[in-house]
Amino acid sequence: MLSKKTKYGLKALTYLARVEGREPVQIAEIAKCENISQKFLESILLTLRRNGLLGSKKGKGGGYYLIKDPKEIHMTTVMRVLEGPIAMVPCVSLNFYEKCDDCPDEEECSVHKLMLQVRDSALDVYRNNSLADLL
Amino acid sequence: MLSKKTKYGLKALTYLARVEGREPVQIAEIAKCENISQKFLESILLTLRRNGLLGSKKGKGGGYYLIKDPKEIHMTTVMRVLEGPIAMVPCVSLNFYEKCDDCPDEEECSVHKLMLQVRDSALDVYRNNSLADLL
DNA sequence: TGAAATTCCTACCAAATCAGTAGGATAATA
DNA sequence: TATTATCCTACTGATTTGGTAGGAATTTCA
Repeated sequence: MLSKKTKYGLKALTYLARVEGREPVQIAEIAKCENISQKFLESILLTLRRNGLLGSKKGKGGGYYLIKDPKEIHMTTVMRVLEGPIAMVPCVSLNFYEKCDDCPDEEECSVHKLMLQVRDSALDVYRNNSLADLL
Repeated sequence: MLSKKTKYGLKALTYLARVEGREPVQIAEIAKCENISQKFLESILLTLRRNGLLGSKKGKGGGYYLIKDPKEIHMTTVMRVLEGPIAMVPCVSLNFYEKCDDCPDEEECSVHKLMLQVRDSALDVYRNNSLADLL
């Protein structure tokens, strides 16, 4: 299952991408328009900013805004930041590889074989979609 | 993340597929060879049997066995039985569809758009892999 | 300068899910 | 009838999820 965090994060990014110019948009506005708990969204936007996907401005007229062109924001990045590893098992993860401690031989493992294909097909999708493609 | 349940279930199925003939294999043997907690595996094999993927025999010389040719056991089925829906959000699920209550228009939703592609690519992999393909 | 508006940050919390365990009932075999 | 195996229900501790609470820090504007 996709976490609410990722779902809401994606919706917020999309919302910001649709905004004219790069005017900061307040959390409250996004939360209201997308039916998201404001406090929860607050923490999500914070992690998006910390990971270089958003900029922010405090005080009156402040809010969050995209700091890159939507074409340059790839779903591989967004998914990794919000949802974590793309692979379903650590032993097929590119960025978070870890050996299974119960598995003597990766090459022989049926789970490994299957999940490698699943990872590749998911990566394919994420690599071929930028934020701009989802508008 | 793939659950341990699915991981162990897949390993057990693979183990049974490698066995000569269709002799019943005891839980204890599979658990030992695949480094799985026996009691946990017990419950997994039970659900595989209840869902028509395995047969069982009680008493001495009993155990679990495949009731179909590994070529006829598709990963779509196995994944749905063990892991649940293949889609990451209910609004793109074929077998467990549910509308998002926060989302006014599915066609406009970026999450929907992306997850539809992810589902299709995953389905593609699962449809193209039978148990036989993982040996 | 000070009030208002906004993000920033830490800590906490209830509910659900995960990964098992415990313990016995049931059935088949010898 | 003893043994061997699956069957079944219920429980449990740890982790994750989806938030909430409350205030600190910063910016703007009158």
